[in-house]
Amino acid sequence: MTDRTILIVDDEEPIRDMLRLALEMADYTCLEADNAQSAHSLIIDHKPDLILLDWMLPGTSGIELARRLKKDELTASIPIVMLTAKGEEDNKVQGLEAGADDYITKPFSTRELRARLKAILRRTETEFDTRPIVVNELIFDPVSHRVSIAGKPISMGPTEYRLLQFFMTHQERVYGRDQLLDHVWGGNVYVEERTVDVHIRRLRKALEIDGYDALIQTVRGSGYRFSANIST
Amino acid sequence: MTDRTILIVDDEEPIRDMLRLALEMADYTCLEADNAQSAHSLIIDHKPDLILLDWMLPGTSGIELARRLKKDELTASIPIVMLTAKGEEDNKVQGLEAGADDYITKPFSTRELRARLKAILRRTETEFDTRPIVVNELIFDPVSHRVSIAGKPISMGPTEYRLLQFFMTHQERVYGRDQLLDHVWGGNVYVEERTVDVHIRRLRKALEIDGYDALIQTVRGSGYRFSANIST
DNA sequence: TAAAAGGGTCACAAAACTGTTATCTAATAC
DNA sequence: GTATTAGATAACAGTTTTGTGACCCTTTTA
Repeated sequence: MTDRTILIVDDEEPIRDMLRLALEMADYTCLEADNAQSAHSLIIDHKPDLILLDWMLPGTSGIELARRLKKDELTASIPIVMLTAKGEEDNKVQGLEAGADDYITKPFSTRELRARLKAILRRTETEFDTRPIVVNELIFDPVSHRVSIAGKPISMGPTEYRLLQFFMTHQERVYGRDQLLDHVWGGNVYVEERTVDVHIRRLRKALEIDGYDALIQTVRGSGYRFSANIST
Repeated sequence: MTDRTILIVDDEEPIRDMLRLALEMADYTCLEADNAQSAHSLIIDHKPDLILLDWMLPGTSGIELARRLKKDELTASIPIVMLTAKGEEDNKVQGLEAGADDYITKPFSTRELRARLKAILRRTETEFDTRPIVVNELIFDPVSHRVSIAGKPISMGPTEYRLLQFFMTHQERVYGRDQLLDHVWGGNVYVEERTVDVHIRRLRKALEIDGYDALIQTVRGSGYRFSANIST
């Protein structure tokens, strides 16, 4: 799942609803704010992957918010897409100057919206999801979507792949079954906790070569942990 | 000639006609747009080899369009030649900053135009579209537009050819069906995602000799990958 | 203008993946 | 040492995803 979070900032509820609908159809997670204030808190709290920002906002204008976000190191890297009404051509320039990464003119098709967002997210994702993670001879490469041990490709199911990805990006830390379900399966899915055991088992089986299954450790009573420190 | 496609973006029809005439004489295929909007769609759809862009456009300015194109990975590599009127020297700088590869000052002779375009196309094509790509015994040769395995010519349809070209120029990387549609079919085409499967199938069938179909790998849940690294 | 080639969809088949449950095993408590 | 509890495993039945052949319509070629 893409599992990207997008913050929609617009003061008109119908528009927010429309956007949310279009985005959720495309498997994005949405946050909403109807003013710059709450937008800002949401951004700090949730660190969305992208902000869809209406130019016209009551109170602090969208441009103002954009400028502030781009100044703050913590938020500067979040791409901002401005929504402008047709005919407000001047605003585009101001918007881009304020640090917006792109703009979309209303009205727009959801197809265009999605294409635009995808392009931007792809562009900004570099270095983030893109670099292979290496533990000794075990290589997890998100780009080719491949896991290998000592150069030999390992095959596993999608869930095991995501599970391993989560573990490798969160090493040396115990996670309960419930947490794993949240992170790997995605929130609000009704799945039996024992199911995690089974996927852990499948993942271990896939990593069995050269004993790499030992990286997935059981912490009795608490959950599982990925650790390069193999306690014999 | 090599059948290059050039997109002419200018709001004045007489100028477009003039350009088209000059270019068609030189065996280029031409597309035309009189505004940035339709230019953008044409670019997405047809992926021209070069864009002749007038600086002065109603609505989104040429520079704006250039900037957007250079930002998007899909279009960033298409060279842009800006058309500027004499005396607008300042614009040249802006144009080049926005990502234009060259500019031509009106008025210009068709001779100059052609020379300029040829130079740019040659520059951008070298080592890019021209050299054969080799994977073991599989040879993809763009110049002769031919694919062969162990010396034996392979025949396939145009779509399969483009698909293979894309894969061979982007090895070791997963692409979703949607991305393949974007890159190989060209954006804004309304085609069923599953259609990709069928063409993958046809491509594999064409590569079946000596097991080269194994290079096209299925990544369940994600898409397809071209990889010389075959997991047995 | 007819024939051939190519391209997109669909429907059905084949595979792969998932979640659950029942059973077995190992650690911990008493 | 035995009871108890948590985790490991295997089998299985339902789903989802992909593979494939056939069909029909459009474009190109002869």
